[in-house]
Order: sequence, then C-alpha cells, then structure tokens
Amino acid sequence: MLKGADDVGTEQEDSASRHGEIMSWDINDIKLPQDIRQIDWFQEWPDSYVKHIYSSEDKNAQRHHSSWAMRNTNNHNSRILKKSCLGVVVCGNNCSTLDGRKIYLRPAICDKARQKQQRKCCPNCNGPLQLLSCRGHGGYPVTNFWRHEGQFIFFQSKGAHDHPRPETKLEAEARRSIQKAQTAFSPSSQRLKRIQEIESLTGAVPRTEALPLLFPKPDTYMLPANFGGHLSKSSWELMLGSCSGQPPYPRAAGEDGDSGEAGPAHILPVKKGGHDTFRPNAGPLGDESCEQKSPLAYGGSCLPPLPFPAPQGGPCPTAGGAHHHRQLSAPLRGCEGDMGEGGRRMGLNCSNDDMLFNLYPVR
DNA sequence: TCATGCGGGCGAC
DNA sequence: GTCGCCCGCATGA
Repeated sequence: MLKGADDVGTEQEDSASRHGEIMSWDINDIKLPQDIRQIDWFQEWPDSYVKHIYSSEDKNAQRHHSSWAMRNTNNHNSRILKKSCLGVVVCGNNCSTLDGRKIYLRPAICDKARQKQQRKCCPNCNGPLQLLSCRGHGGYPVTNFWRHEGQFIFFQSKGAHDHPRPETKLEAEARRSIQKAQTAFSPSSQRLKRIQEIESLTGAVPRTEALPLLFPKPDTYMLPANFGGHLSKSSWELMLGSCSGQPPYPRAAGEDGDSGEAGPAHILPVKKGGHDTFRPNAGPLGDESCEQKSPLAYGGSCLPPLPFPAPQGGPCPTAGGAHHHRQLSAPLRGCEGDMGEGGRRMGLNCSNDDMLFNLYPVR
C-alpha cells in the first residue's frame, strides 16, 4: 500500500459515504444506479478500491484516462472496459538525481513500444531500465473498470498501486516529442538547441540557468506523495552535477518510504535484447536509444529528464501529490482558481512555461 | 509511432 | 465461468 494512501482511502471512503447507498453498486451489477445526485470530478490518480461516477460529458472519463499507465485488458465483456496497470519504469541502477529523486518513467502502453522502451537506457545514469510491474491487486496488476450507463460513466478501481507513480501521459508525450526534435541536432549544439526549443515552445527566453531549470522544481513535481513525499532539497541548483548511478548522498528520509513502497513491486528483468547485465553508462551496441546518450551528451551536466511525475494531464490537469484526490480536473474548474497550495497545481494549459521547464528529453 | 479499443484465443483456477 | 494475459487488427492523433 502506498504511503499516504490511507489518507487517500479515507477521502475516498468519505466520498463514498457522502454518496450513500448509490455507492454500493459494483461495476458488474446488472443494473447500475441512475438516480445520481452527485457526480465526481475526474480522478487522475485513482488508487485503492474506489468507485466514481462521472458525467458522460466528462471528456477524461469518456476517454477512460488515467495518469497511471493502464493498458486495455480483454475481459470479454464489451459493456465493461477493463484496464490493468503496467506499473512504472525505473532505473535498474536505482540511480537518483542530485536532489535524490528517482527515475519514474511511464511505461509505454503499446506492447511493442514498451519492449522498445525497455531497451533504452536510463536518462539519468545511462543504466538499464526496468519495468516495475504493478502487483497491487492480490499479486496482479491493479485493474480499472469503466462502464458507460445512461448519462453517467461508472468507474471502479480494484487494488492499490504498490509502485511509484509514473510520469503522466502528457509528460511522456512531451518528452518524446522533444526527444525526437533533439535527435535531429548534433550533440555539440544540444544545449543551444534546447534553449531554442524552449523559446519556440513557450515563447519565453530562458534564463542562463535554463537548463538546470529543466529539472522539476522540487516543491512542484516530486515523487508521488505516496512514495516519500517531498525530499529535503537543500537547493534547486544542486540538481546539476554528478550523474553517477549512485545517489550523490544518502537519500532523504522520504526516499526510504519510496524505496520501501517500490520494494514490493516486481522488477521485471529486461527482455531479450535489453540489458541483461548491469552496464552503467553503456548502451547496447546498435541500440538507437543509447548510442548518443552518454552522460556527456547532457552538456556535461548530465541533466536527467523528467524523473518524476509532473503536472497532471488532461484538459485541465490536476496536480499529483498528496492532495490529488478531489483536486478535480473537471471542466470549468478553472486552473487559475485552483492555483492555491503555493501554486503547485498547474496544468499544461495553465502554465506551459512551468511545464516545459520541467521537461527534459530522454535520449 | 504510439495510444486506445476490440475481440479471439489460451491457460490457470 | 472467471480471470489474466497474449496476440493481432483497426482507428485516430
């Protein structure tokens, strides 16, 4: 169970209790309640055994979105869409960024893409990547069920994720797109090009320290709160520096929780053609993903890419973190209006600059 | 290229 | 029968 998930569960239980008897339904019920007095705001990080009833107008619900990496699972029931969690991709070296954060990439949903992804290297230390599979539902992946019924979309989650949150879909997509763009540039000009990309994408002129700022802000995009919460970051600037596969210093207290939580998860060995052995800083020969991504390629700074979840996706993304539940991303819920909590809640459409400053391409 | 959804098929229970 | 999972296919971005 995730650290902090108790809180989450409590909130969700509260939510359920608020809904009273209408929450007694099960996704497999022949007939689902239609006398819904209160629909839920879309939840991007549903966890534990929760149920939600969304409006059929909710775009996120319509698309069966989740910030967890969920893949479609055939349950031979066309009425109920079932999805199972793919877990999270972590660094096989268990490396950390200079501020102690871990690499948590989003597993590709497509099987082929995921296999390809696993042949790639850790963007931080160039070590092998490992898929941390989800085992939060009786040893099996957490499953999400979606069912459209009348004017509502019923959602039910079974199992509690036993692994860190991966980056969101938007983050992964953004990182991929930037990565693609960068492959067209020579390594020697990457720094300049990166700045140019930022300029072109955001219209903003990065400061001289723009590259360090490509790291997520410690207080903004952290490990999931459930996995250690905010690490003690002495300084944002400290993110620059060594990129050894080992943490530059003992992990912060919160990290223990993180590793502890990640522990139960299954680390799958890299598949054939992947890194069967520990090969730090050495990509497989012929692996297009690694051939030009030595740490030196990071302008000598060894800048990691987005090693953790960043702002939520969706039309009006909500922030991840400890209070993600009921931090609703429902339409009309203005991002600006929810920019409280120290401005940590931000979405792509609300703060592109922030988003992009928190992106770093994996090559 | 990849996310997503659908459905056939298989094995385990 | 249910469930998890693999696979291929189609579609759309």
